[in-house]
Amino acid sequence: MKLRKETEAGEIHGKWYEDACGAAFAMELIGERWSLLVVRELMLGGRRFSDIRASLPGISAKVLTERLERLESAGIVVRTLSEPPASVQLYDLTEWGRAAEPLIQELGRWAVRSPLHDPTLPMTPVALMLSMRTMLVVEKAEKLALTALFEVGQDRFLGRLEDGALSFTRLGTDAVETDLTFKAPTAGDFLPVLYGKVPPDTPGMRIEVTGERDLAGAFIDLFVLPPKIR
Amino acid sequence: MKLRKETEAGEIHGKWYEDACGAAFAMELIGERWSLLVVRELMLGGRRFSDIRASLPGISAKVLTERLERLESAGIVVRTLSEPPASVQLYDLTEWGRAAEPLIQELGRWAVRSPLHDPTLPMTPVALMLSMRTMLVVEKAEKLALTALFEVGQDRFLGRLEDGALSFTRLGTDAVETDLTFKAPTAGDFLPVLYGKVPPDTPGMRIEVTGERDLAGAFIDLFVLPPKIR
DNA sequence: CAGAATCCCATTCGATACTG
DNA sequence: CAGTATCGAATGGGATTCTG
Repeated sequence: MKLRKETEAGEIHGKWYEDACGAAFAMELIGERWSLLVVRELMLGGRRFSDIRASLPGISAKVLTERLERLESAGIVVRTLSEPPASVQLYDLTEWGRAAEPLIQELGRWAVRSPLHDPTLPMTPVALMLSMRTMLVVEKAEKLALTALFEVGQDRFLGRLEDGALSFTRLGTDAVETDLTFKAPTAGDFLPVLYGKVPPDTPGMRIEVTGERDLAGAFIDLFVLPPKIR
Repeated sequence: MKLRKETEAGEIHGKWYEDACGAAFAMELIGERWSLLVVRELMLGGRRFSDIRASLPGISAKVLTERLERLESAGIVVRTLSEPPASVQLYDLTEWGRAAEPLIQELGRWAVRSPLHDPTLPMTPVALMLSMRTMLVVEKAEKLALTALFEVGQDRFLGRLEDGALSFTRLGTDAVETDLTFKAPTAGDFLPVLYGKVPPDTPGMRIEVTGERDLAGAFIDLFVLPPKIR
C-alpha cells in the first residue's frame, strides 16, 4: 500500500507536465475535462451551481464540484453571495478569469474551421452570445451603434453595440426597450440567421426578429465566420 | 469479449461534450492530455517520433502514438518523409495545424499572469522560441530588422526579425552569419536575460551573447511579459 | 528507430443515494 | 437547492516486450 498522499496541500497545480511553457501551464489550469466549459458558462456573469449543471448536460455533481474547487484555488473562479435579500451562492469569474475570453474566442475561431465541426449539436445561450463577440467584424461594427434583446429559451440578454464592441448583460424578466429583438427557443435556431444569412422569415426558421428591417440586416452583416479549411 | 468496437471509423471526435461551441470542439481536438504539447513541438517544423518523445519527458510511446494518430485523423498533423536521400518518417503540422499558433500564444499570455506559474521548470527549445514570438511587442519590433542565431543545447535556430515579425528556421550544424548570437545550455538560461532584463554578463548567467552590444540590448527590449495579477 | 501488442494498476467518472 | 458519500465500471497511462 501507499503510505503517503503527498499532494494534499502543496502543488495543486503542475500535476501533468513539468513544463515552464505558459501554454502548458494554461492546460493544467483549464485543460481538464469540463473546466473550460464551466469558465465559458460564467463568462457572462455569475451563476448558481444547479444552473451551471443544467447548462452542461453530462457533467455530474461530483465533477462540477471538483472543477469549481480547482478553478477557485487557481484564482479563476470566486464564490460570492448574490445581493440581499435573497442571498444565494453564486460562482463567478475573477477579473483574470474573465480575461480568458480572448482565449476562448481564439479556440473557437480556430476549431470552427474544421470540416469535422458540427454546428447542429446543442449550444448553450451563453456560448451563442460569446460566439457573436468572436465572429464580430470590428471594422464594420464601428460604424454602428444599437441595443438588442436576445431571448434564447428562458434566457434573456441585453446586447449593446458601440465603439466596435458588443457587450451583454443577463436580464431577469424585466421589460426593456431595444432597437432590435431576436427570439428563438434554442441557440441553434440563431445560427442559420446570424451566420448563414438565412432570412428570418424563411419557412422552417423558428426565430423571430423585430425592429427596423434594414437595421437588423446591417447587424447580422457584422458577423462573419472564418473560412473552412480544405 | 466485446463483439463490436463501434467507434472505428465514425465520430472519432465529439467524444466528450455534445456541444456546437467552437471552443468546446477545440478542446476535443487538442484538449486531451499531451496533445497541445505535441502540436507545440511541431510548430517550428517537422520532427521525428523519438525526437518529439525526447522533448516531452513523461510521455510514453503508447500515448505519443495515440495522440499523433488522433491529431492526424483530425487534420492537424501529417506524416511525411524527409527529403531523399536519407528518408525518415517525420510528423509535421498541416497548414491549419500551424494556424493554431495564435491560440497557443493566447494560452501562454493568459496563464503566465498567474502567480502560480513557475518559470523555473524545464522548458523545451521550441517552447522558448515560441515564447519570444508571443511576448514580442510588435510596435517596437517594426523599427528593427536583424538576424540572430539561437543555440539552445544541441538545438539551433535562425531567427529573422523584419516588418515587426519574428520567424524561426531550425538549423542543422551548418555555419551561419548573423547579427547576434545567443547560446546557452538550456532554454531556462535565456529567461532571465530575455524577460528579466538581467545583463548576460552577470555572474551566474550561463548564456553567451555575441554581436553589437546596443543591438543586443535593443533586441532584448522587444520582449515584454504581461502584468502579473494580484 | 518507430512503433504495435500486452498487461495491469491508478485514476476518473457517472449513477445513485443521502444530507443540511 | 447545493452539495457530500459511496461504489462499480470504464478509461487512461506506465512498464515491458516484441517486431520490421
